[in-house]
Amino acid sequence: MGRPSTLEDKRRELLPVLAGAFAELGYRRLTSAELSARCGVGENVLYRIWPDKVAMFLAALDWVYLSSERAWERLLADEQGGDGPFLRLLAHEASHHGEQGLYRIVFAGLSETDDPRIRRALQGLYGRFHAFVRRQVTAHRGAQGPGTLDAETAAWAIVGLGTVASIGRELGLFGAASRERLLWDAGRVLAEGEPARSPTVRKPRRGGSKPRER
Amino acid sequence: MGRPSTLEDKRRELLPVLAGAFAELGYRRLTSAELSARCGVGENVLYRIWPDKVAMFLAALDWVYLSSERAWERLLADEQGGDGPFLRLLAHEASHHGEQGLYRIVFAGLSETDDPRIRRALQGLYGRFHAFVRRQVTAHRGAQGPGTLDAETAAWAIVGLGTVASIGRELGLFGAASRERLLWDAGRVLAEGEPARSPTVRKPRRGGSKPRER
DNA sequence: CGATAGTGTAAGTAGATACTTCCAAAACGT
DNA sequence: ACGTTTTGGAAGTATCTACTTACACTATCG
Repeated sequence: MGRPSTLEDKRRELLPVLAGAFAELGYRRLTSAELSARCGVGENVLYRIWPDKVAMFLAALDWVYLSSERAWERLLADEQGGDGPFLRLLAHEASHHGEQGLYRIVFAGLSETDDPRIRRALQGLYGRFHAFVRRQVTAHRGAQGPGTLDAETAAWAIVGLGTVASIGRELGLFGAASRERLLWDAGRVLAEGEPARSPTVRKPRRGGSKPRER
Repeated sequence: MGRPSTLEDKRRELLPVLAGAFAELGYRRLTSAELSARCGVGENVLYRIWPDKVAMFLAALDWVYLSSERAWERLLADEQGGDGPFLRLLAHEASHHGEQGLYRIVFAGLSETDDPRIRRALQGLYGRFHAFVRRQVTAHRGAQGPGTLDAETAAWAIVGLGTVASIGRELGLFGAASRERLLWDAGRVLAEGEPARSPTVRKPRRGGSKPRER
């Protein structure tokens, strides 16, 4: 009896818009007016779907992380390129890092860590991300031999690479080539302890293992 | 003629308070009312010293970075500990990282990169920081032999270590011991390409080079 | 002293913004 | 057709906040 609700559909349809908006403007600068304009609906519609702005942010954060993770899982499942899943993943991130906007949303959240809900969400997200990277590092080592850093530490350091790559992208500190060297070369060193010297294990397109002092 | 101005003294006296306040609350959450309360002066006094809130933030950012850099320079100048300046610096950061609040202010700024003044300030800060780390890496290599990463890349990766260490501290993702391993072990690997195995080159207090899988 | 310039306090203002309310119209079931 | 529930739009509200103004008081110089 009565009109059937379509809020669930609308929520799913709006999530990518939220994620893009928060990634672009950050938490504070994205006003509810601006957000509703981007969504093409009235503000009250948003507030019917989510109780408040924090909930919208959390939904966007969750969505963008899960999207990224799904993309990585897909890459891992695709069995092509002889270098093993970890290096494939690293190579992919080296060329496509930041395109999902994940880090931009995370940075926005890091300024709001006084809100316990946002804080918990970020803790969960980093925990999951770290665990994911750690699993890849461990698996890679199983195939390539043990590394020199413990996997825990190596995984955090690799998360740090991604972070600084995003900051560099955001501020225009370095170009795509440097970002690629950063993720690929340093990622290898951290995971393996020393870069492999065998020519068979080499990143496709624009290898950057050559030291370039200036 | 007239009363002599003491604004310059007041500015110097207030800078650490500004820095602490911005580091603790971030840019948006630190209102001018709160800031003036912490400074123990009226809001108009602040606005007599700096033209607007952005200028206060930039002054704090600058101050905290210069403080950190001065602390590092002091450490480099102190010639004690036979491991060389770079490792001394790394060891120091491994145990005292984050105490200056530098990264907290930087994170606050990263959410405000739409403001061109803040953006430029952060670009300059990261450029300077990276150049500093790069110099240390290069000097260290001159003493210890070349590394496997180019110095540019290694320096960015080390900046990434500091960043993720701060995020971890902020969110409570890991404790002091893990943070120490992260900075010390991974820092060494990045700078040197592979960890030194000689027992003479070893971090004082709580060495963490032992792999610890779980 | 008296003129001048500086300081601290307290109240005020204009604009922004998260969130609400109201209401007419639309989409169902009976 | 009719009652019921949902939808979208627009206007409203209470609060917050960067920044200003007004003013009484104080220190310095001639």
